[in-house]
Amino acid sequence: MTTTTEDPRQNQLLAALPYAEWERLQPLLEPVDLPLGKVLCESGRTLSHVYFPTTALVSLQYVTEDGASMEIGMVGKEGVIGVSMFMGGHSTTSSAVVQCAGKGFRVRADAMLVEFERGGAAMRLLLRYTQALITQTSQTAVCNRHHSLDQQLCRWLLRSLDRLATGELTVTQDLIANMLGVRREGVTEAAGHLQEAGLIKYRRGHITVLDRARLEKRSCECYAVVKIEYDRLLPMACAA
Amino acid sequence: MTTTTEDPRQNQLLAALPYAEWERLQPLLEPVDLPLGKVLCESGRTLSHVYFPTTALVSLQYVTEDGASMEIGMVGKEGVIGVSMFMGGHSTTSSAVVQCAGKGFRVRADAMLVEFERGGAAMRLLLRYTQALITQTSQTAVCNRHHSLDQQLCRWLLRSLDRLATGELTVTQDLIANMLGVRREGVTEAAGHLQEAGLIKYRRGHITVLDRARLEKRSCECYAVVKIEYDRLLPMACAA
DNA sequence: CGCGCTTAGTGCCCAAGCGCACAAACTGCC
DNA sequence: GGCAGTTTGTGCGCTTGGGCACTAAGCGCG
Repeated sequence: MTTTTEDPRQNQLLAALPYAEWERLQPLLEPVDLPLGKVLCESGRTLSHVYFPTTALVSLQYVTEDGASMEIGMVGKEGVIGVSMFMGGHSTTSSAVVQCAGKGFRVRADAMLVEFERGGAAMRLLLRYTQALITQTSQTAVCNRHHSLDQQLCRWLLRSLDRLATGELTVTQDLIANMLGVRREGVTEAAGHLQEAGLIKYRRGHITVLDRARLEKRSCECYAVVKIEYDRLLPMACAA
Repeated sequence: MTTTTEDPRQNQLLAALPYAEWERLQPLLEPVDLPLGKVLCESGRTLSHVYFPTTALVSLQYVTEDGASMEIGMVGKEGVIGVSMFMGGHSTTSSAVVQCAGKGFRVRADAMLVEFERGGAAMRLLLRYTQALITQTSQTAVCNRHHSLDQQLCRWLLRSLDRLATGELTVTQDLIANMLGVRREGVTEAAGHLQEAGLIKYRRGHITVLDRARLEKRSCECYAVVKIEYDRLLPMACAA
């Protein structure tokens, strides 16, 4: 009864585990539904599980005291939510929120920690993934400062696309605005530019990318820099 | 002959090591001078050593294709340069550059890796430190988007102060501008405000903080958020 | 002790984005 | 098929910070 969407190996980290690690981990995997808006981990709260998305897209976001928000990382089928578990903090200042509904698997935090602390291939893989996440966050800081909203929207679309199976995103412009930490109207305008240029097409809550190549060209360097680093650190993820 | 400034234990990570780990590491420590502008690790290059600053302040910075720059992390006596060693990437997209001259110690990367892979207290400490660094970077991304230059300057001054022994910084406004990724003129203006308000005093390449409490009040939440997280993850660093 | 380089101060115009206040379109649901 | 709620489109005026072109101080070294 294992349909395609329910294969844990759709998650590239799980898929990259050597046989022994996979054997140990597999029985601990619990399939989960990840509906839009579901909060996997709240800011400052200790993780109960780590999550391996397969078809869902999860956003790591920070909300300021005055309610403004900002995405500082994005996790899809290439990664895992809950690196703070391994890093020893057990919580972070940011929250993990499902941004495109889908599926995934989870593992109890304590069980996962046991596997991590064996110090084998799983540990090394998870640490390399963590470094990739760091790169993503750093580049976001740079991008926020130096690049235009148009460029940032291109980058955001490309990143989302890389982390999903489909070529269509189910998100509102308002949601994107929250992720980028800008006004909704700004996203409307930027998306308008891209649609006029024939790079994307959108309607109420759905965005379809029509011309990926030109989207990349129009994006700032940040997209490529991070992509290259992901591919270097997690070579198996290339075969997306 | 061990003067105060040459005690490796001035570095709080080294100081926090349990006896056994310290015993093993101590003979590997090599004192180094860290003059202004020295590049400890260039973007994309494999680390040869990891560095533990004692009196120096090192900046992790990214330079864009068109030459703009941006600090994505700051390391002083509380930390170490070279976490990508432990994370398995061995290099990062950012560079490490000395920003306030001082001293420190270094350890050959391969030797340090051996200690890390023992999987003991040193590993756990370094991973917790890495999480603290991630928090710093994330918050920088948020801050870049949402807070004013004045606030960011306050935050930057406070962060620097925390990582140095002295209450005076030896930096030019131009340098600060590079770190914050803004125009030098903007820093001149912001610093002018702070000086008028009596919070700081500066002259050609030197900034003295006069009223730390009010500086904190004038800074955005980002400073406190990160500080609290550092203290949580690295409790020994409290006694700065 | 003064020349020259570095560092800081100022002014002016410009563009990107924000805040706000609506209007218009779409979707779902009764 | 029409009503309500959500989503997107638009048009202001305003603020922050960027680009640029200079001037004015400090400091350091010969």
